Amino acid sequence: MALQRDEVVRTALRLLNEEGIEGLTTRRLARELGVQSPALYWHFKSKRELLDLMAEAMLAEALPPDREPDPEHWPEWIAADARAKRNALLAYRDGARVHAGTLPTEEELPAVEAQLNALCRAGLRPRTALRLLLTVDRYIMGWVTEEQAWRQDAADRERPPFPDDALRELPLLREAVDVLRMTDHDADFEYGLRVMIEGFRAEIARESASASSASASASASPSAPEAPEAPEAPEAPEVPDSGAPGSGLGWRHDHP
Amino acid sequence: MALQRDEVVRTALRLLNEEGIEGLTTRRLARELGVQSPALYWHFKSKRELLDLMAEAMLAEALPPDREPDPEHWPEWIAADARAKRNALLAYRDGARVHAGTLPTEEELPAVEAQLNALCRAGLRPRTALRLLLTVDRYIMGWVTEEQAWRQDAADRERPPFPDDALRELPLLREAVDVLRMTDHDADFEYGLRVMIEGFRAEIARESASASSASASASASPSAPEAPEAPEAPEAPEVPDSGAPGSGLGWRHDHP
DNA sequence: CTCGGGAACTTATCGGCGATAAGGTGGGCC
DNA sequence: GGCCCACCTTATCGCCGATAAGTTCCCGAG
Repeated sequence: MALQRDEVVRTALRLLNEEGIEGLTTRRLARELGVQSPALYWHFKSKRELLDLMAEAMLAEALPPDREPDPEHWPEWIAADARAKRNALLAYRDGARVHAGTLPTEEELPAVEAQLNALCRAGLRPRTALRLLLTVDRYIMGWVTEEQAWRQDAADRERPPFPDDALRELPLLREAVDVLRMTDHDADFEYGLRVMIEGFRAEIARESASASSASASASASPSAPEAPEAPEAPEAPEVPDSGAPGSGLGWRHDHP
Repeated sequence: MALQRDEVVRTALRLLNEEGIEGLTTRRLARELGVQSPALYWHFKSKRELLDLMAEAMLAEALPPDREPDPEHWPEWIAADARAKRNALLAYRDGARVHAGTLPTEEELPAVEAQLNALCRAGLRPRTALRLLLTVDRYIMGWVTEEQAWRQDAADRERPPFPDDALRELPLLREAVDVLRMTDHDADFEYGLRVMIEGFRAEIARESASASSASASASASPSAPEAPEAPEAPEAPEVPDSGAPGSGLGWRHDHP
């Protein structure tokens, strides 16, 4: 029996865990499969394609596609999905870096649609709902990326970072030293997640309120765009920039 | 005059913008400096050290160290700092990837202490305050990482992702298509930031309330740990896991 | 039963990478 | 005048992702 794409991906994931992303080379992977390295290019057009499939497989293990989010309990499933995704990324060394920059596949889109549906029933517009999902997703990615980098060089770090005498003049940091040194990733992640969901709650309250006041025109049926061209809604108060701090550097992006 | 570390870093940052992180090699950088590549190893012990200094320089440009956050207007400076950091990362191609996994230097710690101080005056405990700062930081990192990856392969992408016919059966996603396709990074980032700060507001309200009710014992002086061994405070309600969705996969982390 | 074709792999090789070793060179200071 | 050392060069190592071209072997059409 010849090699199967699937077997290659599974072996690659195992190798990722044993060697880290630096040690995951085509030669090493080929050796693991009892094969010469160019053989891999029969199955994948590039290493990038292999990494994409690895990322997909990582998440598929953790997020079964057949769940139906309940509009009544959106904080629960948002939190549960967030934890599941974090765990999926944590389950493999450098998992976040492998997943970073990956696009959702078309098979994952229906699950997103279902989540949007639940959030819209909870009172949000689709745009807003998707933005919230993106927000928590970015938080997870940023979190786990840093967490894994930390764990990684915590392994080969002789002295702990932020030694006590560096904090001598910094009493508040000293008091929060276990957060600074990240001694409990789980709890710290959970805290940010909870606060975030708290913000979602306020947002849903605001938006469903303004929606119900505006919905004198038409009832329900949130999936059908009713006035697609209208300047849709109250975009809510922005947090103003405190003109203060030092550089007033503006909105410029130096590269396109 | 011989080469200066500082000149190398500046040249490396320019080269980063022109070629991207893949094109930032020691040989290419050396050529740019009119020098042979091993010469760089006189100034830096490894490429990693150079990247660390680049990350530090990137942020130093954007966040002047001498700002004094105002406890009364914490949402403003949190938002302003978040925007400034995002802009700093966006100002260089792959800026987020260069910065990822970097530790704060000791020179940056006093600025964090000042922020903690302001947040504590606003009613938070140091641990909580630092956790909030970490939360928004992780959001920024995750956001800009994805944003730059997106911009990057948007450049060499022939067909746009998520073509219309992939969304035919997904009306809510179709309605939110410009968020899905990330046509306005600024606005979408700003939205998540605002919602996050909304959550911070709720958290501060809760914690300062419970603190004032508990402060019958001792007054003010929040920087002095008063009962450092006591089970410090009401950790606030967790968002429970909706036992529902598919896999009950727990807390395991497969790698140490 | 043969034989053509293609899937699946090998061998050989390319250009480039980060890094190290060892040797040169020139300017400042005793 | 001579030495030292900051700073750079040349040579080389072992590895990387990727491509080109050739080999093997099975399977189905005739």
